[in-house]
Amino acid sequence: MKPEHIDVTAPSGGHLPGNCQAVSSILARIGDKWSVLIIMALGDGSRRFNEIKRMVGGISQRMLTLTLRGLERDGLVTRTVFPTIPPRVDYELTDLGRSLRKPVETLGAWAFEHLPEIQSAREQFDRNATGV
Amino acid sequence: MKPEHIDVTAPSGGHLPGNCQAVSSILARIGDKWSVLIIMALGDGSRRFNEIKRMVGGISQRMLTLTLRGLERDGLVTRTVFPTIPPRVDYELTDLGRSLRKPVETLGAWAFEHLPEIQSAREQFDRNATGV
DNA sequence: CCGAATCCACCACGATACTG
DNA sequence: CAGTATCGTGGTGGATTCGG
Repeated sequence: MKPEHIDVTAPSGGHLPGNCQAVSSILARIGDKWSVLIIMALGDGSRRFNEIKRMVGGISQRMLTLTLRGLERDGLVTRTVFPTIPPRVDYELTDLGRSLRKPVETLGAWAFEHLPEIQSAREQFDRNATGV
Repeated sequence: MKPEHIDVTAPSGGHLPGNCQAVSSILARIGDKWSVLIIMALGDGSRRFNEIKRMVGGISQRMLTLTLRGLERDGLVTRTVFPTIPPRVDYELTDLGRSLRKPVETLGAWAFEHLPEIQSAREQFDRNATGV
């Protein structure tokens, strides 16, 4: 590793070798297909499984289960089972999960703000490409 | 509370149906394996192809090419070819690309800050899982 | 109602070899 | 040096079925 590694954290901060990788693994969770949607769906309180499913829309049962498991594993949501019949399971953001909402919203706001620029950039790029 | 669609943008903003999807497509780019690393590598000025390759480290030639293409398509980086021999290609962040650095760093800082919490949460979760 | 399990299609990605 | 082309593979995610 001769060239300096890259620091995803603030420019002023120091850098340790393993961090980049670890931070990447977290960014991978943020960037995956459903995590952010689910986190936003849980924004204002606890929700039941199928409730989340309806809110997110288009997610399969399997992926909802898997993604929720992942979020639970990372300590971002809690899973509460009510042993009733029919069963009922509530999901809720932890403090850690709630603390993630702000940076995610920041990024979401950026995406939303620059949506037109990006879309027109894509169109223009694709126009040039189709000409080939 | 009747679940509707989810708004990834700031809570105050209005919501249009297609935006969630469009914003997701942008988040997908942010969250993919290499984009963020490359953006940070281009942080302070223009870089050549192999220069980026060395900085990122572990990326294949193929993925670097593809990711750079994607970033270029989205209007985040510019690609400048010098028709010399041997050829030389410089990549540089656009204004749009540079404007993305701040929110990304915010998220990176969050990830870095909560790294220990998340890692210990993962360990604890995995301990319970292995015990089954 | 919640979720686990199975099957399967797709494509993301790496490795390698070749070109201008 | 900066790509492109091709192949192989593991993982991701949808559809479906079963179970408690």
